[in-house]
Amino acid sequence: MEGLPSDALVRVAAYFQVLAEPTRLQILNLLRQQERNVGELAQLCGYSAANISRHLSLLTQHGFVARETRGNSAFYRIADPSVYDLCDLVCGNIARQFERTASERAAFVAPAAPRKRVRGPAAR
Amino acid sequence: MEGLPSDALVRVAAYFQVLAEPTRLQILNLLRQQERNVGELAQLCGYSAANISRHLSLLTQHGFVARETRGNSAFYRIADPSVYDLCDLVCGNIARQFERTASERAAFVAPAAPRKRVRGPAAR
DNA sequence: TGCGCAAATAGCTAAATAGTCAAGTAGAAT
DNA sequence: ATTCTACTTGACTATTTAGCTATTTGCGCA
Repeated sequence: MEGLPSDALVRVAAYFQVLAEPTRLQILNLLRQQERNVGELAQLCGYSAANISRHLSLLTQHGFVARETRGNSAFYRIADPSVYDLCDLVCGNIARQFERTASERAAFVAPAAPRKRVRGPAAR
Repeated sequence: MEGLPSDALVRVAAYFQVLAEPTRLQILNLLRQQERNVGELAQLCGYSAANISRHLSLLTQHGFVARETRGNSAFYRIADPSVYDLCDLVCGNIARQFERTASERAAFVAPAAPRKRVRGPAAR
């Protein structure tokens, strides 16, 4: 993505935006195991069906999930499993951030010689 | 990320949120080549320094970039290059979406027998 | 000590959006 | 045909946030 034109950046940003919402991530997580209809997802997420339906609409528009009506329900399933690779990558990055933060904190709370504090907990 | 607790989802969503903005993506793109100070980035992006400074603050908080003051300028550089892997993955997914859309479109505009249109361009 | 520049912050506005409830729509079943 | 059920969509509210200008902060330098 070296020299992308600016509307490509807009598109990439929009892609990330879809994933930037806990409820939608939860939906994707639930669909990892099996397809589900709207009512099930709503109950599992703890939100109204209307709300979940909107989220599913967005996820469908962007090609993350696929819709199939059966009986008088609408079932949704994952359309592009590579989204999980993406999430795993992000989880790895976040975990590394935690490690970094932890070691920085450690440098303050136990700097080789305990006793005698330097200034207080990092201010800021 | 199978059975994440809900606050982990919130954290992942926040991570994606940082990337869900064209200006921030542009900044990351510019920093791919070399470190830059705020004024340079502002000029290259075409926004006020105040605006870019805010974006940089957010990127720093989330560990995407690192800040170093030199002279009386603040220079920023990439702190975690793995964000580019992420973007490349996303670009790949978007490209595949395009291909899919293109072939669907093709099924409408040239269905074996040219001549005679069916209805107009896919209606929507 | 004060001047001048770069960056960061405060305060504001406009736009986007996650959630709600209510109304609309479409298939299933009686 | 009517009714029931599930889903979708309209209309609204509250919250967030990207952008701006103006102000403040912090550093280098005379």
